[in-house]
Amino acid sequence: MLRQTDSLVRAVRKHLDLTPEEENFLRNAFQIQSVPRGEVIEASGEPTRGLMYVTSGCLMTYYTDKKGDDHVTYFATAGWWTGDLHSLTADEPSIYTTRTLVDSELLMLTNASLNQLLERYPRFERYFRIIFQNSLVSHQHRIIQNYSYTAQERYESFRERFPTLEQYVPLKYIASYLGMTPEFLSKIRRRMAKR
Amino acid sequence: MLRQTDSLVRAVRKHLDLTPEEENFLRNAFQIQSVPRGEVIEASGEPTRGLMYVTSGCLMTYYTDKKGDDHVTYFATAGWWTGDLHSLTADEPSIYTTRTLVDSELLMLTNASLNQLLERYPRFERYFRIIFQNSLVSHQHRIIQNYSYTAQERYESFRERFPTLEQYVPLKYIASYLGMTPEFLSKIRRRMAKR
DNA sequence: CGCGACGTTGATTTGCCTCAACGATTGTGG
DNA sequence: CCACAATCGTTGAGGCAAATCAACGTCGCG
Repeated sequence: MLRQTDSLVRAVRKHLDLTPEEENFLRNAFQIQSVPRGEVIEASGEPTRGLMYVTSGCLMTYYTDKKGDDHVTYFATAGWWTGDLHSLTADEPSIYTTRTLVDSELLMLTNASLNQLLERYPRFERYFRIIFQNSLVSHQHRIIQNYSYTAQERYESFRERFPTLEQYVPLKYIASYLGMTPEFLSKIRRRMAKR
Repeated sequence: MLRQTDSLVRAVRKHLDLTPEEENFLRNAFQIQSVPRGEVIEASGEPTRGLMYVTSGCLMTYYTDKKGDDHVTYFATAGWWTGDLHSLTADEPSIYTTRTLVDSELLMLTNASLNQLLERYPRFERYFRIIFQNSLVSHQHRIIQNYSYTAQERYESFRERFPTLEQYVPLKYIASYLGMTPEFLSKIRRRMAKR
């Protein structure tokens, strides 16, 4: 029988051997959520519920600044984690909003469940250490890109890295993720199409 | 007797209780290095040796792009970790260079030692999980700042966050870290001094 | 002393933003 | 099933923040 948590268990197994007991506890630590397209999963201003593992669909999280402008910080497709680590760590209201871009399914790991999981089976520390380490690498990569790439180079790099995303993510969100206006992205696209 | 590794042990103890055996192993996992001002510790193009924990002084790591321009990505003062996680993880040559800004002392944890430490005492996974998690939060913070702040706001935020750094780090490196030219930072400073 | 690194200043340029208008597509209610 | 509104991508004109280029004063140091 196929279960929602299969994808997650496979992902964890890449870094960790699991005993049947550990696997079972892991599977039950999550709440399964089906969210239709366009819905808000977590709103800024409220405390985060926990970490989210996407099993299907696509999520987007964005930050709203003082002027009220939104800035997309992250897309999460199947197999990716997302969530507001700051809110989770500091126990403060979240500054991000997370929404679905298409119908999606995800596994919600609440803060309480996460702590319980780590306390009961400390071996999972290793899994999250690796996840965070990898995420850190890509965040560093993104920062140096923002410094040394032009807007066009950032767009080209995005297309290489996420070739499928452009098909169903509105361009204005991609522009926001890349730190430019939709208008300017449009002009880049025209320029690129002309050859 | 005071030892170089004391600062590190205290830092680890904030998140983890250590048995005498664990503490002893930890202390011996590092190589102690004293590096005079201006010296390169790790050069880009070479494989990373490992993670570095700064016990005194100040380190700077920067990335050299295709055009040959340097971009400072990180300053590390006493109590901070630094190193090229990408190179460490993927076992590829480093793309960063790390140098001392003043006479410094640091603890070098080679990749081999790190793996040995984690294998022998898996409880240290937790420590690095927390370190990486915190680092991830500040990287995310930095990315949204780059999106929504003007150059002046970034400089003001930098001064709040690292009030002491400006005293001994040349302004051109701070400008680079903030993603602007030294000339423009100079103009910002003049503007700010005029009130 | 003289050289090199650093911070500053001014003139000019430019990459990207802002604002406004306009088709094309999507979705929705009558 | 059509009319209409809303959303989205595009285009153009004009503007601004920050980069570029060049010159100059200052300081530490061999």
